[in-house]
Amino acid sequence: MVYKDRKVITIGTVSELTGLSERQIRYYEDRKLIEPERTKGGTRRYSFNDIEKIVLISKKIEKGFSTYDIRKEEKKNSRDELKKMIKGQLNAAFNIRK
Amino acid sequence: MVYKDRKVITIGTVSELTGLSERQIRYYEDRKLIEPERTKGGTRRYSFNDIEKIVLISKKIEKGFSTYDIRKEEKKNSRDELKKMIKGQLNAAFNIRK
DNA sequence: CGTGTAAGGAATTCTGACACG
DNA sequence: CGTGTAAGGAATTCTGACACG
Repeated sequence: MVYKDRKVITIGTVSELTGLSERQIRYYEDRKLIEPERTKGGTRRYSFNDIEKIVLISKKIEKGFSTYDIRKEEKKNSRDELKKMIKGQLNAAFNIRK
Repeated sequence: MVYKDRKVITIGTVSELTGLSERQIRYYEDRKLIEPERTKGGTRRYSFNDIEKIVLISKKIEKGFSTYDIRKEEKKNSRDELKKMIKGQLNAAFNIRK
């Protein structure tokens, strides 16, 4: 776990860094595209990684993609990553050369 | 400029991450040991680097050093770094081999 | 659908001061 | 000297809703 993944940034700072409104940022969470952590009090905390994701999301929306499409694509990417990982581990386990 | 140096973390999070009180953290600033940025509204924002510094400072205080000593030592280190840099640049400029 | 906004409240942070030692 | 704390106020964030299109 590196700095990039630590959830420590408040929404105001994220808004400032990305140029997006807090409304937009909260909406992406509503659509399950990002998952900030919360303090005891309920304040959202984002990581630098989240911020990069947010920027990508907003660019895709500008290009006409729906949040639903973006979510779908993200899920697909996760599945593909998983497949690749499993494949890699199998190869390692059986010492297969390509 | 990397993530480590971006001033984006509020004092509450710094307190949580370091285990120190907000009072202690603000005091170190008072003694010129750290320099957070401020939002328009005046809220302090720290970097991960600041956090590491803060931890080091608190450890030195625990060992009996005064904030004044710590400040002095820090200044000395900066001067030494500068010297080393200048020396390095001179060597580079004149192509001196050691 | 994605975003703006006004509303009311709660959490967070700020400063200056008093206290102890 | 370094830190705790209560005080009052200001900045920040939260949620749910209405609006537009």
